[in-house]
Amino acid sequence: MTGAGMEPAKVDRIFQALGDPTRRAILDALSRQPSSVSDLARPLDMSLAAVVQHIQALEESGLVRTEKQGRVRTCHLMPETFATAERWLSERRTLWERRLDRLGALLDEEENG
Amino acid sequence: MTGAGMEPAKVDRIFQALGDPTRRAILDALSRQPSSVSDLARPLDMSLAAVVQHIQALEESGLVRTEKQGRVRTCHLMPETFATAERWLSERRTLWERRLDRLGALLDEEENG
DNA sequence: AATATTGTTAAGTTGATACTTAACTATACA
DNA sequence: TGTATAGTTAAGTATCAACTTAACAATATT
Repeated sequence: MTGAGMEPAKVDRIFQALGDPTRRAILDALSRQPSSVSDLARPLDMSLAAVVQHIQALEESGLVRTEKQGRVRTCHLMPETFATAERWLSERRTLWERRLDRLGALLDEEENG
Repeated sequence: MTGAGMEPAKVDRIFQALGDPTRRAILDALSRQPSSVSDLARPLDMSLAAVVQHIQALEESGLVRTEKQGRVRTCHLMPETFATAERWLSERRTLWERRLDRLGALLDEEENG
């Protein structure tokens, strides 16, 4: 049995955050190592302010957490939030797949039984 | 080894499609049973035309496939596309988690070794 | 102390996207 | 044959999201 599922508002913000390609690029970079805001901004073709805004969205979604020490803010992934999104997807996928299996079994019975 | 990953353009459309709450509601309904366009529209507080447009986005992303027979178009989930999104997430999550593990091991060595 | 670096915030612009209505096509049904 | 049902398409609107610039704050460097 898979759990009852997370509050929809949380899932909403997670998937909304994942919907933007720049934010996914940031997540991709962060999967390799924690990084500062300007590290993350360097390869991206946009202002630092824009990147800051993306990081805020990612943090509000829970996909990223940040700490500031001195003048540099360091960002890192939050794997549990990734897992929440994965679960949303896999719950629906497997629900569907199990349905297909049952249907297949039913057809077999009809054929053989 | 996990594969090299799918063409980014495809992943883009998948996650963009997943970013909308109405579309996720449609996917949720479809995880339980295949449905016609008007079946899907009934619980949603918007015009049929709007729902049609959402379904088009879902179909272009590959999350849903549809066939029309007679005047009714039936929609169903495409589990492989769900799996593609799940893989994108889990690849990054596990990359990060393995990194954490290595770091933990390193600290242990330092402590004990 | 002066300067450079790092990040934050506010305000405005622009383009994308989620809707609407309306006109239409195609199929099923009485 | 006429009417209801199911869906499609086009065109317009309005909201939202992603950016910009600019002014600022805080910390580090020389």
